[in-house]
Amino acid sequence: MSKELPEWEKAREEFVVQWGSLGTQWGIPRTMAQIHALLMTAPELMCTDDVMERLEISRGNAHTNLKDLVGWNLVRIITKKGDRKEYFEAEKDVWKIFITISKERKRREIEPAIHLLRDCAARTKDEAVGPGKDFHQQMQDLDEFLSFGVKVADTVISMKHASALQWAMRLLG
Amino acid sequence: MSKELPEWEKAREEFVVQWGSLGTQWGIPRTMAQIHALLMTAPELMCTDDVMERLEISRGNAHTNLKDLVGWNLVRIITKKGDRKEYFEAEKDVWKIFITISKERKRREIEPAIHLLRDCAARTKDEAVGPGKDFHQQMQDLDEFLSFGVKVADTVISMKHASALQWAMRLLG
DNA sequence: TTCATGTTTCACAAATAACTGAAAATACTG
DNA sequence: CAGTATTTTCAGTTATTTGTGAAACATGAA
Repeated sequence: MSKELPEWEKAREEFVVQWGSLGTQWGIPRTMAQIHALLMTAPELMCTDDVMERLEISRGNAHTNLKDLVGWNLVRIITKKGDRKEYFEAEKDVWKIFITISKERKRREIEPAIHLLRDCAARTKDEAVGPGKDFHQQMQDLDEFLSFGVKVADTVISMKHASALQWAMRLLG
Repeated sequence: MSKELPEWEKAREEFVVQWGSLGTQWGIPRTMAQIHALLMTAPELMCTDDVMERLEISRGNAHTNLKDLVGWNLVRIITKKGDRKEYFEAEKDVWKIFITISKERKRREIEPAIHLLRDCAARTKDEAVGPGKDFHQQMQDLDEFLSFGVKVADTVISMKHASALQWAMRLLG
């Protein structure tokens, strides 16, 4: 019953599976990473049923994770005229993927951390000596570091791939 | 029975708890992040029992996560002479923390990914046309991007904080 | 060697996260 | 409007991760 896959499709299969487990190490749900891998290597648009079939997962699961990927701006929805199904397409340009992920992680993970640090720093700003002061200083140091990182990231994010490359080469050279 | 904590300790409490939940979003176990937060803001060395008491966790849990943090090189074990207990101390210098985490993530997360990509690229290197070729190209693009990222990271990792800062300022300026 | 102190391990329990399947909601078509 | 295709939601299940507590193991002092 199972069709014989061409060689590259076998490699793709491997890629999808493994990318999925790598994803979990990163804190990304396995299925989400798998779908992303699948779409990044898709020669054509895929619909929910294609994804379900390919990964042997339920409709609910496929749906949720596809929409999450759309929420991350890593996947877009495409509609064909005269066809009311939704099709999905992943961004394939590596630089764009990188920019997108950076933006999202900044928003979801770094900014809340900065908030927390500022709050803790503010609450202890009057500590003049000893452990209280050290704590305040530590919060401020962490805040400054992350805030500076955000600035750097914003600069990189706004760059074209070529400029970023050139800039990085200068660092390496 | 519970002692009244000084103001800065309340802020610290908040920091520990919140850093813990931020951690989970990153794929870091809550307790590990909490212990790290606790040690980063510890005025003095702490032993396993201190951590257990402070976070109200079991000995096994405290032990495992402390040792994991040591494995990440974010925490070191200190022994006092004439005292056979182990004490723990976290690196507090933000730049050093950053370097350490970068190194570890590179080793644990990026390098395995590069391996996979190379493997998939190698398996499809003879694909001359169509989807097979595109797949091969995609694997190579991803590999090149990550490999380049590793090079940049290695350079930054080997820099002193001051030089890195100066370099980044040039970018921003 | 025995006792006291501290560390490590691990089977089991609890908590959390992810997935399923089917029903409900939505949107188009004739 | 009724009929059909598709998307969305969600209560319940399953899988995975994390945490517990107690026993086993180590170490050194008396």
